[in-house]
Amino acid sequence: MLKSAVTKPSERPSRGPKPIKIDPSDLLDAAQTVFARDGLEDGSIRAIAREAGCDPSLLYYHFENKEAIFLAILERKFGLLIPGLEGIADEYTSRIKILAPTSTNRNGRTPLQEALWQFLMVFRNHVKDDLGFRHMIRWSVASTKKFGLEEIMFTYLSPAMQIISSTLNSGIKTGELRKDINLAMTTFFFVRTYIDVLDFFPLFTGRLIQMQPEEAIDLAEVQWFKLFWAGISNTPKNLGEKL
Amino acid sequence: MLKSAVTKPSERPSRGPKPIKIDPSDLLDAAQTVFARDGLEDGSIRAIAREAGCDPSLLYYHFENKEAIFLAILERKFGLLIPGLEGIADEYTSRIKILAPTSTNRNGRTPLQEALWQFLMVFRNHVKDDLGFRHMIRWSVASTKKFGLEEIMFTYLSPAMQIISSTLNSGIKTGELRKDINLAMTTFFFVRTYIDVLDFFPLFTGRLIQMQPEEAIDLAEVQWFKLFWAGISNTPKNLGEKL
DNA sequence: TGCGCTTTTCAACATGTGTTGAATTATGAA
DNA sequence: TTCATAATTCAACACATGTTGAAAAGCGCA
Repeated sequence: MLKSAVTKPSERPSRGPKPIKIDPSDLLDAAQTVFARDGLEDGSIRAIAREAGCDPSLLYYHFENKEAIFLAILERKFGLLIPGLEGIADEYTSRIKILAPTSTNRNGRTPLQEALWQFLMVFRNHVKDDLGFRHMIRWSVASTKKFGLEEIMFTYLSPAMQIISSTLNSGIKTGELRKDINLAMTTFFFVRTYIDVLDFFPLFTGRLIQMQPEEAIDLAEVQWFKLFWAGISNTPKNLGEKL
Repeated sequence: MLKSAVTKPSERPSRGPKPIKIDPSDLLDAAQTVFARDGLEDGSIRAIAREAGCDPSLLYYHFENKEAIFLAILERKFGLLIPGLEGIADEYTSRIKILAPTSTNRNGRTPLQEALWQFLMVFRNHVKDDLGFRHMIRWSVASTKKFGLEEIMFTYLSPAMQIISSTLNSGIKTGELRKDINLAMTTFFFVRTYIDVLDFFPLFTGRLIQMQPEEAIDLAEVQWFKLFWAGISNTPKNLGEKL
């Protein structure tokens, strides 16, 4: 049997690399797009390859397996988070050296309020338009196949929470915040609740919440920050001890 | 070719129903167990059948397809939620007719505080030990295949949120709560944040949060309620208008 | 006992998946 | 030009999945 007995001479079946070399980060882009759209387990290697315009096998040339691709995306994304938070924390530290804790800026916020708000904005910019990234996290938490998530979480989220947490702590020292809040938990509430809004509100808007998703999320942002601030700040009125 | 030329006469290949009739709700139990363990998409029909001790086809006799099984579980679970919440709301209503809003019970809570705490406890009992149920929701939210979740959410969660929401509203009327909170959103924050704790804390405990999961969750429950209450109650100290 | 209906199982189909080994082409240095 | 090596593709494997049509077994009633 002749292998070359082709019936369609017009095709030029090309095997081997395309003229333009594909950068591994392009593959990650494609993977992120696909995972965003189809989820972590439905997002197939073949779909990623289609998105990147290459053969599935190429992904195995650049990455060990599917899990490695997922982790590479997480690392790339989380890596951008820390510097943003650090900048805000540094600015806060230098501010309270020269300003009274009760002084307000042109938005009417104290240095601490401003820092917390900025923290929220960092998360906002980080995850708001990246439904895919949030879905990846959510999938990973729900899935029994954790895809190495816990390690990544610890590596990247630990310093992130540390930064926010120590900012809260200096707020306690200046007397702005209540002494009885648990730093780690409060940090968790702060960030998670906001992120949760982004995914759940679209399920509710128009019906349970009679607004458009966009305006609902914008309003939720403010509502949440107000509630959170009122919740942690050192108000004279206090709850019963026996709560 | 003889079909009956079996080599193992000791087996008695039985086709047809087993002596004991299988109740469809047993199948739902099995499905819930499997979905809990393996997730919504990895939890296969075959695995459910194995768990129930029957053939996969039997599931198609009692349910239209996999999605129908998922929805049936949700309905069964959500159906138990509303009565619990209603009972609390009714008790609150009758209490404030005879008691001052500021009166406290033996736990040091006002009627409104008590009602909100009870709401949280209903959710606690509802979802705390049902990792599987929470995972099902989380999967469903993250998945592109929503499995009819939005309809179910609206049908069952809408009245649930309505109950909590109107309790908050009467708190506003008595002057206990701030007038500027958005009822739907505040309700959402209240419930979701707590549920989120249950799933995320186990990822963090022992490392980011240096506690055992159980005690961390117990503490988070109290911390969250305190923060939430302080956040919504009508304290004299107020945030800047421009926030 | 015999019959009809309900419940359960069997066997298979079509499809999609992650992954791999070998074949192929491009690239860049000698 | 030659040739080793890097980058890419092809074809296939082994397996799991949701679903279905038909066959089998049990059950209740005459």
